[in-house]
Amino acid sequence: MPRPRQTGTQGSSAPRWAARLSSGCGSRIIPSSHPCPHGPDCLDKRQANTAQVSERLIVMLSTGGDPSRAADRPVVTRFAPSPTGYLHIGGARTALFNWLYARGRGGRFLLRIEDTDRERSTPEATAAILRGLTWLGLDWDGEAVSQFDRKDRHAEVARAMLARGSAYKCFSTQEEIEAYREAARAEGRSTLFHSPWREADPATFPDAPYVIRMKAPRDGETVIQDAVQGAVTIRNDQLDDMVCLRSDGTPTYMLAVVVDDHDMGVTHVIRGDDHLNNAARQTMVYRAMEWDVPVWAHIPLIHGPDGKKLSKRHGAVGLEEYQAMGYPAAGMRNYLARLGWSHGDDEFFSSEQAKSWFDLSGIGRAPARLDFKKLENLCGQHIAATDDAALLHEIEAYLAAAERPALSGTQQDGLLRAMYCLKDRAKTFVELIEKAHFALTDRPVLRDEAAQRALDPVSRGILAELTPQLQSASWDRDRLEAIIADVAGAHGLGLGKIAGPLRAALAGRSVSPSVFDMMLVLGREETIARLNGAAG
RNA sequence: GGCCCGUUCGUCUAUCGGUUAGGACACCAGGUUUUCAACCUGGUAAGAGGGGUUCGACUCCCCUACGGGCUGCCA
Repeated sequence: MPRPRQTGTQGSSAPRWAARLSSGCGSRIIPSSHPCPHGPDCLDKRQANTAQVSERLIVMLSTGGDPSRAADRPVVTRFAPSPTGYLHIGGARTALFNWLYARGRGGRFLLRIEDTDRERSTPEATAAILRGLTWLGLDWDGEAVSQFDRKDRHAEVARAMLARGSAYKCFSTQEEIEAYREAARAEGRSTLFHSPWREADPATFPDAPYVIRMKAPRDGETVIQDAVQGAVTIRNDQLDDMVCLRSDGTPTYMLAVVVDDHDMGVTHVIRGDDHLNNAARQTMVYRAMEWDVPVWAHIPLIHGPDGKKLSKRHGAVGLEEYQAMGYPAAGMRNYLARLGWSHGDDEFFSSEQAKSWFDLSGIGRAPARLDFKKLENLCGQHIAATDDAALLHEIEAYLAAAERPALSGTQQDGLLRAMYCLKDRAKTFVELIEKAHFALTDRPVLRDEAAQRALDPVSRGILAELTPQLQSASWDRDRLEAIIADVAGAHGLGLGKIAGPLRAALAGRSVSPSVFDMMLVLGREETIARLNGAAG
């Protein structure tokens, strides 16, 4: 049956359902763009920012219920974590994919906090998620939407479904349902709950709390056209009448997701494949409301190095831990993007490249394992490719995240001067700081055991010989190399024999940049002072 | 239990019926070398198993095994 429909570029007349649902603030667009006349509880109380954007969203809202339409509209993706803990590394990758897809197509990337579970949601977790995304460099459009704030709109849709006959009131208590499942299990039957209230006469309704359940079709099948998994068919008799509105009037995830994705104009739902089955039931809500079904893309989960589901025993699962371990955000983005997605043989790439290359068709179907070695390798390449000033900023953020002491002004200067010989040899900021020690420390240079050993009496003697020659030498690399080679040669030694003690004197440890680079960075005065300090 | 998804070198992956199955990380050997790192050269290493379809299958279909997910008034 043909339905009147607006295209993305025209007008103002809302479709039938929009008119029906326009009684509450929920029918407005979410992303905080409107001043809302509906009072303090309305989500849209936030300040308007880009009126232009909301215009566009309104237009998008006015398309009809044809599943194919979503793909034709300007891309809108979202990341919708539940704030029950830190930002999981797998969630971070999901966010990244959504971000990449939207940003690569001039679309919008939205953020929604799925906090309808009041027991488990915490503001701390929300803050941690926002921090994590910010660190990763995934900027979202508009303000983060609180799903809980939209509960009135969810309830409104549930009532609309009731009015349409696609949902019903169910008075079964949780005890009754549990007993039903218990019995079903015992008899080996399906535990899917079949509510006795599905076709009940309203005259028989008790005066008791009820939930609103979806009246899901029992025959036929629901096909999910998934951009990653292909066509996935699920028999409708495998699905039960899911609860949309709890007995306390709050929405369930299954309803809220659909309502919010629809209202936010989400065109592409890219999420973990643990939601693949859910997509079928969610499709039923879209159909019931005659809304556009978004393009689905269910991506495989990330597993630990042992191939098992990622959990705390694998070590770092929270994104912020990676920052504290000294991985640069650019390397993290590169690695995460490459995990489960590919663009031919490209391994090392910038976020700009990733944005232009990213496509749903490049996403793999098998779960991927975390490989820290590869992460490190990529991070090393990104550190080497980042300019010095940007690195300094990132390092300072790393120090704060790792709860390590901040850099003093002189340390910042020293680090910047030494950066050229540091950035090519560090895979993480931990390594970089370790190697930068010579430029960050003051005299007297504290020496570790290995350095102590390198400075035996003979070596100290040679260093003492070296000092006077350095006094008058022109301070460039070639000259320095020549002088040191001469001194070593005079003792019948190779450069290696003298570089050890020199390194110990200058850096106090055995891991550092080349001795010549250190001398160049430190300058004549400081170099000689450190040599004297080691000789004495 | 039922349903859904997956399975190419140790790891991430390329391949989209015809390739000596390619690349990257890791690993091994050699080179360079003042430590660490980087770098150069070379090497080991893969289509889970079994049936089909086809002139031809890693690629399409079925079965099995293994892994994962869903099966909540969690998300």
